[in-house]
Amino acid sequence: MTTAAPLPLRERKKAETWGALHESAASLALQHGVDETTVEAIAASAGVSPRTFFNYFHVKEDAILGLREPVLEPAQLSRISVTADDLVGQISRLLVTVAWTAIGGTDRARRRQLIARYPNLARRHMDYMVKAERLVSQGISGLLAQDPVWAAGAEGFGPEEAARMLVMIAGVPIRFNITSADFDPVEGISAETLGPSLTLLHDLLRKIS
Amino acid sequence: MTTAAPLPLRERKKAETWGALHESAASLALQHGVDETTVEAIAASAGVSPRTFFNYFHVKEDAILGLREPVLEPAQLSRISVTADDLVGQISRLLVTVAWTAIGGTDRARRRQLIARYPNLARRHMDYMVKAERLVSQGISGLLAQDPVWAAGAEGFGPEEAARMLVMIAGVPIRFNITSADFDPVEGISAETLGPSLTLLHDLLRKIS
DNA sequence: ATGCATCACTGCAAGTATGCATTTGCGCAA
DNA sequence: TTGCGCAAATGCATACTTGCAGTGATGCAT
Repeated sequence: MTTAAPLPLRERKKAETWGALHESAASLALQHGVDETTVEAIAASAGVSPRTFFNYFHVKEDAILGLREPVLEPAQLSRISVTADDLVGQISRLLVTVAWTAIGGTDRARRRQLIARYPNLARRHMDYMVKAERLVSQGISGLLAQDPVWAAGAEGFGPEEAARMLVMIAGVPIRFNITSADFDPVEGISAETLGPSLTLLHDLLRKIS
Repeated sequence: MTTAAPLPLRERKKAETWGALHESAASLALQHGVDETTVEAIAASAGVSPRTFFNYFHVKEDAILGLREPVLEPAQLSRISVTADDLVGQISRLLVTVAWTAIGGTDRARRRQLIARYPNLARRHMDYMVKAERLVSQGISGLLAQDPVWAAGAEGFGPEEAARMLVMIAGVPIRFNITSADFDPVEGISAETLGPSLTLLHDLLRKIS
């Protein structure tokens, strides 16, 4: 949370603009409502042109919540062991961290208020899950290809296919949590909340196979 | 395929307008390209106002492909047996039929050309899968609640939760197919193409559990 | 310090999409 | 057949979103 390295001026101004837009968007949305807050007003409040707004955020809702594009760090990927027996659990946890790097804003209380008042804002989480799954699929695919057990693959399926489906399976408990009525979009998904879903997944898999 | 009952004039005109819009959209998109075909042009060609276009289609792409909103018929749901041992397979097939009722247009060859030339059009299939999953989840939830074995549920999870996760699991092979490089968006998913994915799913589940 | 390449920002234009109020035309019953 | 209720269609206003071209500030090498 401390300003670690003195970023180059260009980077710093970019971060400032991002922050100003997010701050303006969240603040205005809380004061006047989401639908009443126009991109034009947000941009004006942040001191940039409306066109610039869309250079920072795809959609208005992302600015209000302070969402960034998911990114998969190589370091995160390297912590995966494809030979461990809880591979699905590992991938689930990785998916969570990737999808939740998306959250950039700092003011949790305000985000909570906003989502409580405008539940539609939370819908964007599913989009980020889709993006996270795509990123992680590619990463896991590379890992499996390097592993002798997985590289061979089964009948007609290679590591790419196995990775894609593994990640989809691992995504199920997360999607399950996201769509739960009592899902907390602000806190996201922790080991605590993911655990029961993974258990249910395994219970069902045993029951149906 | 025969014009069964002489629909009331109102219904018939509605169907005609739908057809005219779809026909215009597909035809114009094929001639001049998707991006070059504006909603205004489609509406003009169909003889309605641009505003009316959006009373029939959420997005331009749906009009071009002739996509309708997914619907779950009670009859389809009643064919599900929650006690059979291939419940996941049953749900997968149901999901396919629900998501693919979305396809309404008739000219398969033209749709094939369009999707081949503009692959982005096929992206909408995932959206329809999400809607189909939501519909089917509700339906399966009702079925499970009536079944003594499922109604009890596991630790802390009721039939609603079980249904939601079962449907997500059943959706995995379909999502897998949709995201495959050689997926054919026009033919959709048949028993032939779904089978191998279900097999891979079961193989992986065995390997990881 | 100078010059150059890059990147952020901007204005403009076009197109997509939605809400609201109004009009038009079908369906139905007196 | 006349009139009423309702659904479809429309016009209008507004907002979201993207592409493109141009401008200016930043970063960097000389």
